Amino acid sequence: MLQPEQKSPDPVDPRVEMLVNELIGRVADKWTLLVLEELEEHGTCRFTRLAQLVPGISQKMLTQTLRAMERDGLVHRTVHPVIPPKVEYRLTDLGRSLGEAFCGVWHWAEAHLGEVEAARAEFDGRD
Amino acid sequence: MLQPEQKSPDPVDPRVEMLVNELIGRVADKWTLLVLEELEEHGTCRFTRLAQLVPGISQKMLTQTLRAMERDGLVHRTVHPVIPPKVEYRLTDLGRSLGEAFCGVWHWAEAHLGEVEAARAEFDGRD
DNA sequence: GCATATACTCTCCAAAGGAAAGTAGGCACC
DNA sequence: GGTGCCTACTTTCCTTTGGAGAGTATATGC
Repeated sequence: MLQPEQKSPDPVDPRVEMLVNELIGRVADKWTLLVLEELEEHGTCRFTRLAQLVPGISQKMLTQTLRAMERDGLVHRTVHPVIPPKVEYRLTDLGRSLGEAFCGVWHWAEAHLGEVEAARAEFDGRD
Repeated sequence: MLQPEQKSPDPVDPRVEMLVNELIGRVADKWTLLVLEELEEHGTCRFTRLAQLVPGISQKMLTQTLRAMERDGLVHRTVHPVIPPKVEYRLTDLGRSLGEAFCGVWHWAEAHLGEVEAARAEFDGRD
């Protein structure tokens, strides 16, 4: 404890902190993030298009992820009662704000990709 | 295609995009994020302390997460050759920069927690 | 010589995730 | 009028991942 009061700028309610952690755990999901990116980039999309856009997602996980995102208020689901079925997904304002929040992470990934690869090479090269 | 050129500000190499996606998938992991937060907040930590700090992580996942983060160059692992063993973990500059990138996500979670809960209640209330 | 303290590691079992086939139902085609 | 297509799932089966808890190594204090 060299610098005891170094970091406690805002004494947050531990109950809130727990809920935030839980929410982070829910939202910091590989597929959620990837779906979010594609919806942000391409706007309104249908199910099959999303399945093509997101690299290796299975139909099951796409359905599951979209449902969870809908439940959390991140995407809006529009069902057109036609045959064959037509369902459109688009980000809500909340979803778009999350996308913006994750923006820094994408920039980080782009910017530090080389460093991560170098670190991996170095790590794997150790005997 | 109402606005064809609406969003393609930087024509990124698709190969880079793939690698970024892969990196995002690796880093956007519940435990990675939570461990990152604790290391950011508490500085250098030992294994057991981290296990206490991160809500419900198992020893196996903590080991696995720390190893992966070390491999990616996010944390530095210092082994003190004493008995009983003493191993310290701290963020590297790279890890700290990732923490800052995720900062926006935490703020988002804190700020929009209520909205997400409301959305869930509304969703669950539908018949 | 026996418990202790620490950072794992191993084993076993449950849960999550992927692949592929199945479902519903109006419509075009033969 | 029967067949198959189209789309958004759903179901089934099997593999992989993750969690709980016990085991491991070993110098030190009692």
